[in-house]
Amino acid sequence: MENLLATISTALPNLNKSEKKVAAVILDDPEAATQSSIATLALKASVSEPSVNRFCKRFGASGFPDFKLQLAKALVSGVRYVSSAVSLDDTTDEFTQKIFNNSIHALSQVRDNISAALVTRVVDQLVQARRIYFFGLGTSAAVAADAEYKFFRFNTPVSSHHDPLMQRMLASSGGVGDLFFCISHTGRTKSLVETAQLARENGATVVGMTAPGSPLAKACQWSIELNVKENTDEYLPMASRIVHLVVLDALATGVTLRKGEEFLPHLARIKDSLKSTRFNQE
Amino acid sequence: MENLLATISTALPNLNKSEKKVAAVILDDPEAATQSSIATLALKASVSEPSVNRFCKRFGASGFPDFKLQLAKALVSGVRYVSSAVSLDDTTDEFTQKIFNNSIHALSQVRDNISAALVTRVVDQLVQARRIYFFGLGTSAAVAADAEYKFFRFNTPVSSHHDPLMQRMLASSGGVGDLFFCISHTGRTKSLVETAQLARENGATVVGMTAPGSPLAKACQWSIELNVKENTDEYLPMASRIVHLVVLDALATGVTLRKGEEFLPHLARIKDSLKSTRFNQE
DNA sequence: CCTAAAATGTAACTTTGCTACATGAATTCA
DNA sequence: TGAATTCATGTAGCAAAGTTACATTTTAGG
Repeated sequence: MENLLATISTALPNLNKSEKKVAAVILDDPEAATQSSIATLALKASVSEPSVNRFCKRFGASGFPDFKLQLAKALVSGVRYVSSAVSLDDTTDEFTQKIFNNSIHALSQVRDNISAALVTRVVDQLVQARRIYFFGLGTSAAVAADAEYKFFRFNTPVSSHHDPLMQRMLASSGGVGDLFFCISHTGRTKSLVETAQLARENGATVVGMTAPGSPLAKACQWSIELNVKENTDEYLPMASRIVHLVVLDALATGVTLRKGEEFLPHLARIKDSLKSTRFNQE
Repeated sequence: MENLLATISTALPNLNKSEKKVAAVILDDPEAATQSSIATLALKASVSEPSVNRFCKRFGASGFPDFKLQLAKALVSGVRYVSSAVSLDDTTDEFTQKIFNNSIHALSQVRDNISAALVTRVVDQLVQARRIYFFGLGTSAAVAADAEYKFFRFNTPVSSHHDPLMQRMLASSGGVGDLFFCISHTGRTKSLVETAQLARENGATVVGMTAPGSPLAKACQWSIELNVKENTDEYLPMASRIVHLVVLDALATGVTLRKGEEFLPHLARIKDSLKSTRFNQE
């Protein structure tokens, strides 16, 4: 279910004359619309009340009050995401808000679409693996490094690599029981795709986190396919990296929970080991 | 303005008998409440309609419909964040949602509280710097590495370091024109605090991204102080790392915008340079 | 136990939104 | 081109929802 305001904007050209008027008034000031009565809104749009009512029903509401409710919801989750592309004449506050909104929006999208069943299955693989390798290049190298950091706390040997040659060597020497976790936003990085294929030919488990339908996704046994829209061409892929990190958080959490309660003291011990490196809390 | 549901929960003990009944019904199923009429709700709570009305006004609404509107909004932004701590008996779907919500929530908090003025000032420093170092340890090392990746695209020399000795050496050899960007969630890592002090004594610019009022924050000239609540003791600091990354995104964007339009082709060129490493888009 | 204030309910009234129907515009086909 | 049909829009009345003023009940203090 997309954002109501966006839906209205999209449908705008296909609307009747009076419906267009209503849409215009609502899009102009949605906040005000949520607080108007149907009579007020009809007056503002110079249409009759039933026209407004019909408009509401057209967009899936049961009536005007229900429509206002949906609109209010859309305003909270949605209005901030409108026109999120950073432009050169943005003020600091504007672009900062946009950057945050992009990430928040991307996370919401993935949260609402990620398959729990797939997460469970990948967690299964991670738990069963004898050894885990995280592979990524470019920005995804940092994600892979982060994953290593997260997973080393379990007893399974884990490492991350961002050197294509190293990746290839490891993939060719791997086999059953090894898990190769390949991270790529585009899923089109040649060397990584080839590495994934290589690992799979050797009988290793290959998991990908990448774009839907991409060559990398096809090369993997399990692939977490994320459709993150980057609305910035000039700058770096930012949203996808954040999403990757959070998905890995979810996977690490899944593994932790699978290991069960008796594993928690182990984690606490690791945490305690850092104490002496810190200033005390006052 | 806090979340309406939280406000009601908090006020619960101070309410009248009938108001308590109303509150109970609403808290029990807020979603249903947004769709009920005042009569239905009054019936469910076994109170009279005006009691419900009074309840609404008590919580700042102009009347029942307005209250429903606010409730609907609160549901979007709020209800998902309730009880976000992962527990051992969570299903995959539950903990996945929670993990995402934690990050989303943390980002929203920071988005609403970050000072644009401070961002501007830090961007100023980054633009002016002759050389930039990103320092982090542990999880923050990955953040620092990511920052290096983002900032190397500008013409300023930049590097990231996660070795405390290396950090110390660089800090002691740095001076005016060098910018040391220190990242630490807790702000209590001894070696990093000392490194920051050292760099500052030598006349370098020292920027921190850390917890408010922490030793590191005090040691830095400029500090981006982020109060991210980690609601997980056993697992890793996740939310803060995500927030750090997004703040760095914002800073990098700020630098890009400051460099202005003539800088965009440069970024495009970097992007193009990756083309040959990829499979073509079909 | 009585009084005053607070809390709650009752009933009348106002506003709101909806439905059925009528009118007007537009489109199609002879 | 003009009649017929369909679609779009408005009018009016009605039903429901919400609000206000007031009455009754409950509670607390003396």
